[in-house]
Amino acid sequence: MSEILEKLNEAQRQAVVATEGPVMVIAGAGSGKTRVLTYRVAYLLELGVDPFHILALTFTNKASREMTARIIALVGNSEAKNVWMGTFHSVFARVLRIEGHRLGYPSNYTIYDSDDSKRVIRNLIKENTLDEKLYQPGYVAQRISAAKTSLISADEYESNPEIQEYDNAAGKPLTGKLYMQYRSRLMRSSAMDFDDLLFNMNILLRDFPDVLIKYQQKFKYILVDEYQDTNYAQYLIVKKLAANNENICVVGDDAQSIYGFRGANIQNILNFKSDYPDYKVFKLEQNYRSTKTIVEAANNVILNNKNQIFKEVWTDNDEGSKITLLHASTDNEEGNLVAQAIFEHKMNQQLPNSSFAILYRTNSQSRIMEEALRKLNIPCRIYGGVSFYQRKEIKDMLAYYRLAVNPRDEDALLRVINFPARGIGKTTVEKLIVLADEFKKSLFDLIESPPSTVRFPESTWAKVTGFITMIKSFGALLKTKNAFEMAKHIAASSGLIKELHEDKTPEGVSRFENLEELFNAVKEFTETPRTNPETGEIEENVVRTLDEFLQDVALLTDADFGDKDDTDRVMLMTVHSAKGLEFPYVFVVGLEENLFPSIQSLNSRTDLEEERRLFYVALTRAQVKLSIAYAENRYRWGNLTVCEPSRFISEIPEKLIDFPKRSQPKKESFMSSDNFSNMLEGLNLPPRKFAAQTPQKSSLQQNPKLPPPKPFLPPVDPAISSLPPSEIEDIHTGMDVQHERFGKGKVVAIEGIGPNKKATVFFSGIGQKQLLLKFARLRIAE
DNA sequence: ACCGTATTCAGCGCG
DNA sequence: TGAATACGGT
Repeated sequence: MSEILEKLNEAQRQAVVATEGPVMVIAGAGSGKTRVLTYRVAYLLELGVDPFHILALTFTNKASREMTARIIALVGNSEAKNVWMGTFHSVFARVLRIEGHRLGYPSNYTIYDSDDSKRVIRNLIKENTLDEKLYQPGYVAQRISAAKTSLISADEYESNPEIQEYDNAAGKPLTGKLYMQYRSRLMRSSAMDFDDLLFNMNILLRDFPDVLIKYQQKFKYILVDEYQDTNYAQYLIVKKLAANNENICVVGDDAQSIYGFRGANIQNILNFKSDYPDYKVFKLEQNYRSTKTIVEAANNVILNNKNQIFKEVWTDNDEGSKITLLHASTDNEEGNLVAQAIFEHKMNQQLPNSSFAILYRTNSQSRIMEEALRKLNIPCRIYGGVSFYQRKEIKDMLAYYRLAVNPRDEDALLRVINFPARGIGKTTVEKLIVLADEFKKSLFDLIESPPSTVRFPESTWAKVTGFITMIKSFGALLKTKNAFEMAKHIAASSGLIKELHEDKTPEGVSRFENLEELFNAVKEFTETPRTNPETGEIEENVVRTLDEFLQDVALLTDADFGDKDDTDRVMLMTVHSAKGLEFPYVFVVGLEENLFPSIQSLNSRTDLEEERRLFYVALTRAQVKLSIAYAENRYRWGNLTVCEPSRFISEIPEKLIDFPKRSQPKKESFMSSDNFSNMLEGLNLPPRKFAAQTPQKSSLQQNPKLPPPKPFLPPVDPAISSLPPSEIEDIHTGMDVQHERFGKGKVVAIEGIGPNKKATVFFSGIGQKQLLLKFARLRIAE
């Protein structure tokens, strides 16, 4: 019927055309999951289904954008744009803007991110004069979040004896009280946190039958991506929305469920058949991503898990090369081995940096990898870390925006009432908070219309009301100016720009630049046409205002922002953030017991299985070549700890692994490492710098002409370079040189010194190449 | 109000 | 180890 279907394999096609009734698609890694989802939407549209009746839910903005783009490519812009496609949070935030009044929220309610929530909780803990060491904001936040995710309200939490007992046993009997206070504080601020978006959506569907019916009729076809990652609140929303039509299609891979720790429930996918007895299941088992070696390794690893849906992932791709195991004596050496391996692959095969990814279990491992790459002048980009929107200067600026839109937002008010400093001190703020509690008013309402008993010193009161007046003036301009004009106005009137501009320290300059970035984002938003929240339709020529910007921004993360840096870099990220991505060359590092698997996972089978799925995710990111690495010694929390190789390594069949050759006595392996480990071993060996100057040859070498891999050779191995260090010094601009692969060339330029000495060489017929001399094996031509 | 020092934390983190 | 925040002194 349709040309759409021609580009699918049999299993994919079946999953796409089964449009009616409950469908579960079990999609192995690299099996074309997104393809099925996008083609299914396109197919529905082709069948004549109204795009407004299709709801497609994803977990990340990125996934949602990607799907939108692909559907547009298939069916064109006008149809695709009208599909309700987005993350759980963004879609239900939209619904709550429309329906939230039933629960007492205005349509301009503010969304608190997890930092905002924690700030509120921290303040509450202080106000209650509780011991901050016992009641850690993070802990309390997590308890509240877990409760909301399980749809337990503050009242239910407080009155539930089992929960009370649990908190008593934990020595934190007042957690429930904090939950109650937190709830009223947010309510008073007209704010919802991320969990509230899902919680309140559930309440709407539970308590307001007309709302339930309205959205059941609206969303006739529902698709859910990454179903294995849904938590209870998300699961229940989907179930309720789908209850009438049961045209629900969930796609996922139980083997890639790695978010149990934040409430994702793998049982949701395992229980699909009991929820929808007449369901159809389709398994996508052909992997299009990786070599046979990689697929086989991953299959064998995941086989060790008990709790899973049976499937057999296979591939038609080549056998590929074996998995390289890099064995280092220390974490620093691990970094060096990986960096060298990347360097050699790059040089031998002229690959871009972006074909490499280094994946680790914890963010703290990124620094060593970054340093090792820097030593070899390999540019890299670290994902994660402090997100753009979490930076203080951005949060401060956004707090002014938030106040303009919703002056009752107390978190925002407390953040900037005295920043830049305007003489409103701690004492004043504390008094105001006490009064706000007493009169059950938001801080803003209290200051705007104070009860007659409230008395403040004249000058103090002038400052406070001055601030409030400024906020009100922002609010008054909101609907007349566009977002960008408004942003500029607020930045100037609040004094924030001046404050930062005067700070000439490097940090200050960087903060200022971040604000410029924010303005760019606002400008871009201002120039993007509006989507009607009720219908999803695109409305041209409508002024975009700052309150709309804020609604968008609350649900964005840095992953949605700094993507402008598309320069060619090696990617460094945690395994978690690598999910859904693929790279030709992947290095999974830190494969040690207590690190990967993490020490916290060793107590329960469930946690260990999740950890194994995480390893499975790591392995299946690789397309061409996989390398895994571990170190014998590693700094953790400031001390050197001795590590054992991860059990996961032994779960990969030996025949798939290229083991490090141990032709040298073991102590030789310390020769290249950093000085600390040398001291440990009581060896008097060259200092740290030396490792960088004379890198070892890693076992990743692919050139068949070279001798077999010898990862632990002493530093000056003739196989590394035909050029001893002194000879490197002899290479100068203008010289004719000979390269093993590129032939004769002329040195155009020299830069860097010592180990990082680089030559730009022009090879006739090939062009200009940058070569790091210690690797390039250049000979001076006659 | 502000700065420098002390202390604390370190598992992964979508929205 | 290192960064981010809290505190205490001026």
